[in-house]
Amino acid sequence: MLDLRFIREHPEEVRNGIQLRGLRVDLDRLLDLDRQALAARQERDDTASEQNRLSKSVPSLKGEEKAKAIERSKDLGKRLKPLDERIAALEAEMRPLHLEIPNLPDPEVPPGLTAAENREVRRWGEPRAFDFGPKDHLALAERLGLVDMERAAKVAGTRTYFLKGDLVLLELAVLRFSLELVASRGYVPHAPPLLVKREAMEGTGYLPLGADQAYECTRDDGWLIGTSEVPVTAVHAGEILEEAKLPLRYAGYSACFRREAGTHGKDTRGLYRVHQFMKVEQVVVCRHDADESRRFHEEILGNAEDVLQALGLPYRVVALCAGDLGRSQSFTYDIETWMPGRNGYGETHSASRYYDYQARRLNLRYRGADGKVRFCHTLNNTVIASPRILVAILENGQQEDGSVRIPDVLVPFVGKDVLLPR
RNA sequence: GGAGGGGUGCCGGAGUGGUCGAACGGGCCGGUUUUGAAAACCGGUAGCCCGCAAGGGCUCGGGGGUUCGAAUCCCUCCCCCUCCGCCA
Repeated sequence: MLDLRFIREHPEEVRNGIQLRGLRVDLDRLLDLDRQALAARQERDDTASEQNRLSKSVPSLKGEEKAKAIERSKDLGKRLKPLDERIAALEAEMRPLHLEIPNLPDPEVPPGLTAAENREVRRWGEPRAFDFGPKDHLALAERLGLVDMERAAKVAGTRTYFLKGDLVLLELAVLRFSLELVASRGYVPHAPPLLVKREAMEGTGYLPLGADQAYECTRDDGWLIGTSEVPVTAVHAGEILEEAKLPLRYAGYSACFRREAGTHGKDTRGLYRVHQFMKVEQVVVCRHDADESRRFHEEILGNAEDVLQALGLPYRVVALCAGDLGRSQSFTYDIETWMPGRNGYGETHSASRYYDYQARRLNLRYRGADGKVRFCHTLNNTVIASPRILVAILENGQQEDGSVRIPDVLVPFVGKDVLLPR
């Protein structure tokens, strides 16, 4: 979230950010409530101050004077209660509004409201020219006996899948390869809890807005994570870290769950858009320094690009325009990987910087060398997400006979270099 | 799931109704001393909110209550530890 004080003092800047994103948020209501809360708190503090002063004098007083002081203090105490209630009510009304205020888009964010206005930053690799009619990943995988979609639907409903046989090994391989790559660069692997508390979801910005995209376990007050960014960024929530320990480079490895509400009829075929998937994620927690944030943003973007290059998959990097940006993010690069079955690029990675937006929600801070406590900056990016990456591997690696060549770097993990019909 | 014990500052650990935001020890920072270091000694060392400041308010796991006054009493929730049962 944004600093309430900042919102109070720079309302037009905040309003402008909301407008760039094409959002509607009741900023004025928040500002009005804030004014009321501020006044109420002032009155409360003054009253409490007076009461504290009296209470402290009680032990040193006697007889008549003592009785009077206690009387007067009692009166003040009675005035305190309604004030506290009023403040609590105001804060309760403010909280959701405050949490809904989106992050300020970074100045380098391209203007625009829809994905069509995202800016392509660069391309790597040449989409393969087929001298036969390429199949999509589902056709390939079914023919190779590597998936069972119908029975997954029977057992688990829509947007689910069974991976089978060598495809399971291939998934493990690509996850393992990716995790090792970032681990070798100092990202400490974390296998996190998948079911987390509301605070972790709220702290990373996936609640309250976004509740319809996450699976809630109401009986146990828990939420299934849609990304390990949630638990891994929240690891140090509420802590004051030592500056010398920063930056933290963490890698999350987990299953991820998404309801995909509102996407009916979109990407319904195959393994592209599913309710459950595996992901290796990179998370960086660094100092409160915009330049540092930008540097780490390039670093985590580069790590993902290195993974795709090692896999030999063509991709492009796009900078999301203001309207396509998530509410919590200040700047996001997506990486889209070439998928012959779509005859186009499909999103496989998303690298974002938040500045202190998440850190504020998580109360994630550090003590600087000067002794001052500041909010950290946070960033994250996909390293690899499966099965979506399998879509690209299968489709790009296919051969005319329906077999699939496995990227060289994965061969040691799979134990073979080509997936053949059984 | 049953029985018991416990959650205090960076750490250890006092504190069971009154000037306690918190003794004492350790750590850390600064200073004195020293050729330098160690030791010793002196001082400092939580966060949040309002305020230009002075200052005020809030916080001793979270929330609520009793009281003129709560770290201290009561209720409730959470977490940790030990033992028993069950299970991977």
